[in-house]
Order: sequence, then structure tokens, then C-alpha cells
Amino acid sequence: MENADVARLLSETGDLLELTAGNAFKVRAYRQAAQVVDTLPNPVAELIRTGGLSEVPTIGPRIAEHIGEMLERGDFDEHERLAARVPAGVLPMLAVPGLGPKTTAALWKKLHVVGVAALEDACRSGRILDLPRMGRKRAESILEAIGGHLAREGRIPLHRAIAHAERFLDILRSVPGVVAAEAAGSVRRRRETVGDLDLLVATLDPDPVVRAFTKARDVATVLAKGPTRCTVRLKGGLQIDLRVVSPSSFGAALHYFTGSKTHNIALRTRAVRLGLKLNEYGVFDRRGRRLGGAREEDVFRAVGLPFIPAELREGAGEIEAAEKGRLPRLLEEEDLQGDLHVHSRASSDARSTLPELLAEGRRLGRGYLAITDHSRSRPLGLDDEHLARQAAAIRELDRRHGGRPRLLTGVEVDILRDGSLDLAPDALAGLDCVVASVHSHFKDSAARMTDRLATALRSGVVHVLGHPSGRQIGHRDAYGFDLARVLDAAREAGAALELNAQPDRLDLNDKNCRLAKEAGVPVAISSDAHLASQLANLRYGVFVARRGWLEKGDVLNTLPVAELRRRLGSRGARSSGKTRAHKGVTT
DNA sequence: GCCGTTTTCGGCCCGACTGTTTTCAGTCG
Repeated sequence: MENADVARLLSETGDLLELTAGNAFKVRAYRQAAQVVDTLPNPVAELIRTGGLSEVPTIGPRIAEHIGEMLERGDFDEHERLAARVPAGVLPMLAVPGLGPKTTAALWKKLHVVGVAALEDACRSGRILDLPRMGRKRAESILEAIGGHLAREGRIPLHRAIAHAERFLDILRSVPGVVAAEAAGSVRRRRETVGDLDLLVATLDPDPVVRAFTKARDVATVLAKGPTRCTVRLKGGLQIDLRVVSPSSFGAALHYFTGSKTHNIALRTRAVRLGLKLNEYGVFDRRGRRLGGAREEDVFRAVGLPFIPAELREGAGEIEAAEKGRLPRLLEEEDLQGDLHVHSRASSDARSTLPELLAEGRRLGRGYLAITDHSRSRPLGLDDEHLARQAAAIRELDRRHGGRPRLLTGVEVDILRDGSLDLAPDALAGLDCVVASVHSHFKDSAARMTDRLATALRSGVVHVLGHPSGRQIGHRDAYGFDLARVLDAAREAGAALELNAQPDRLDLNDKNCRLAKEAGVPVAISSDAHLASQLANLRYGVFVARRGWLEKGDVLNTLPVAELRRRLGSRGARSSGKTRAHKGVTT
């Protein structure tokens, strides 16, 4: 059972408890625990083994017991007991926006409405009006919400959310009187997918801001509109929340609307303990005097903590780390010196020439680019001979142009089904950077896939394991494999794991980056560019790395070119020693 | 159900908007 499954059952228990009028704080306890489990980097099974589960905030003895039961048999008593009391169709009703636990429970208990279809009927027939505080307008908005709920395509990938946010921020910043405008919420925390956008504006004159916002291109519906809050839905279905505050509250509001919810509750609770009050307008003492709020730092200072970067605010240990002065110094995009996975036109699915890649690399300030085209298993991929010729041409071009970025020779060699590589070890041995990746047989068992990856790493010629999990966001799930074992193999081989920065890959993900760091395995953040313009995608990799608590020293391509060459070269020597030691196993 | 530099019991983050009311419950973030 994965953490996500455990989280789902805990969260569902919260829902069921709420529908059956359980203690509201108990409801919250289950939901908080679910949220925390979902963001834990380590599998809960491992935490139970090592006794670390009781260290996790929001997980007390009861919930720990429930989790133990879940791992043993896939469910737990409390959840089953509650589920037996609530018909299966009721939970999906709770997911309709605008329907909360009170209304859903009343629909089910008083009108015997069960299921979203039955809910729709009750709205159309007017039967729903029999409920207290239920009028025509609410019935209509529920109907509309059902339509949107069924049609909506869930969460959108981060890079698209950023594009929407930047367009709206441009509009908002151009309104006279606007002092600042920023994206908050999960976009600012750089989650890999985003449910809706949260935008924040600082001004003393809210009216023109709200007007410009609701009249912007692509706005389909205005869902709510007040002087400080306004919500719209775009034609594509994306919901955007705008908050407007005075400049003196901007920092407190930015902190508050950035979340996560778990992080906020923890910080507010901490404030209460210190005799303070924290809200989106500022920090206040017992007598209601305002202590600060213009800057986000004010909030942290008031509760005696150093500034916590937005990417860490998931309630997954950042507050404890801040207390102990153990916050990581997160990687910055400027720390990256180069790119270790770039395709040229020698790959059939890539478009840019070496000079085009050089020009764009120079524009972006990269110190080096490793040219890593596909091997022969892929359509028109390089065989030993072509690869040698290409490497010679790259060395020659690098000599001729001289400056930055330096060109490194390389290849993205396929890892075949049995874990062997698609090109001869001799052909790979002289290259600066060998990326090895899986591009086939994604459905093989986790055990087989783990062996396959570990075998490839033990070949002694691999520098970087490319897009290790194979997932493509919204398209293909990660294949199953045992990351801990692959990390062991990588550490022994002196190899790095890639954080592929293509916005639909982001692979390793944030949690796995954290595990790689714990395991002492370096991460290589690579664009996997198939077009010169995609070299800029490294920024998305940096976002994920920061969410994964990575620092400069955890990332291979923060090394300047000379040191990088030394490191890659010595890895070859060290791991070929290993290979000899295990001769017969790996070849 | 969780948690503790006020507490092992008794608290538990806080405010805005909507619709239905005529003072506020429900929902959301």
C-alpha cells in the first residue's frame, strides 16, 4: 500500500465522519494526517519498521494504529464501520463544489438523495427546495456546479498554470494604484500540478483592480465578487481567486494565501501559543496592536522562525527544521552551471542544430551542454560508428568555437529489457556523459524493472540514469520499481539520478529527490531539450529540486566544467573497479 | 484524534462571500 492510498483512506474517513456528524476536530485530525502522509518522502511502511512514524506531526497513536492495520489488510476498522453507515453514492456528492457536509447529509438523510445523478434530479424537480435555507439560486448554482464538476479536467500542469498567472499578473500590475501583484497558492509553492490559481494584489484602491480582473479576456463566469475577494472561471475551466489587500498587509496576505493549509494552521497555532494573532492582515499582539505584515518575513519573525521558502511549506517537517536552524539552503537556478541531457538533430525527434543549441546555451549563460542523442534502438538512433563520428565532430566544434558553453560528448543510451545497454561498452567509454534511460517495456513487473535499472547502473559506464520513473504527467504513470535499491546501485556505481526538467516529466519528483539526497546520491537536473528553446526548461527542474529540499551540493551540474569532467571521469574509473569486482554479474 | 515554555485535559486558525434570511449558517480557502 502506497502513501497515496493510506492518505486517501484517512481523508475519506474524515469525510465519512463529517457526514455522520462526528466531532469536527476529529474530522480535521484525519484530514491533516492524510495531507501529511501524502507529502511524506518515505513510505509509511518503512517509517513503521524504523519506528519513525510516531515522530511525524499530526500522527498520534490512534492513527498510527490505523495505518498499521491498513498496511496489513488494506483497510481499517474505523473506516469500515463508518463506510457501512453511509451509502456509496453520498461521498461523490460531497465533491461537488458548493456542497458541503451539512447540505450533503441533509440531502441524503431527509430527502434520500444518493448519488450525483439523483442530486441533479432533485435540483431540476425542485424537490431540493424542501431543505432549510435552500432557495432557487442555490439549486441553480448546484446544477451549474455539477455540470462543471463533471466536465472539468482536474488539475493543470505547473508550467501552464504559471503561464496563466503571468498573463493575469501583467493585467493586474498595469492597473493604476497597484503596488504589487504576485501569484500565491500552489503555483508559488511550485507543486507539479495546480488545481486553481491564487493571485494577490496590494493597492489602496480595489475597485479598478476587481473590474479589470473580471473583464479580462477568457473569463467565462464570475463566481464571487467582493471588495477584497473575487473568483472567476476561465473558458477552459480554470478557476482563479483574486485577493486584494492594502500594501501594509501584503506580506501577511502573501504568506497566508501561499499556504499550504497545514503549514498555515501550524504557524497560527504557534502564534496563539505566543499570545499573538496571525491573519491575512498582519501579526497582532494580545491588545490587538499590529506588529507587522507588510513583508512576509514579518510573519516568520513574529513567531520566532527564520524565513521558510514557499516550496517547503507543506507541513512536511519544515517548521521543525526551521526551529532547529536546519533549513536547507535551497538550490537557485543560477547555481546550475550546465546541462547534461540535450538532443540535437541527430535524434529523429529533435530539431535544433549544434550551432543553434550553442547560441541558445550562450544566451542562457550555460557553462556546458552535453549532447546526448538517442542510441540505435530508437528510430534512426546512433550506432557505435555514428556515435564515434558525432563525438569527433562535437570535439572539433567545441575546439573551434572555444568559449562558453563548452560542448561535451555524450549519448542517451537505451536500457534494454534485460538491463544491458544498447551500445557496446567500448563505444560509451570515451564519452564525457552517458545518460542511460528506459524507453520500452514499461509494464514489466516492479522486481524486473528494479533489476533492469540496477544492472544498467552496474555496467560501470553510466553517469546519469535518465528520467528514472518514466512517468509523463497526465499521460503515463511511473512504472513500478524499488527506488531504494536503485539508489543503492547508483551510489555504489558513483552515478547520478536525473531530474528531467521537461514540464510533463519532472522525474525524479520532489519526494524522490528528497530520498536521493538522504541516500547520498547526486541529482542531475537536465532539460532533455529536443529544441534549443527547451534549454530554458531547467527552471522547472529547479522548482522540483527546491520542493525536494535539494541544495547546491546535492546537484551534479552545479559543478563548473573542469570539476565536472574530473567527477565524471573518476566515476568511470571507480565504478569500472566495481564492475571488475562483480564480473559476470553485469555483462 | 492530536497536542503541550500556561495544560496529560481541554482546547483546537481565521476571515470573506453567498443566499437566505432579518441575524446567520454554510462553504470555501
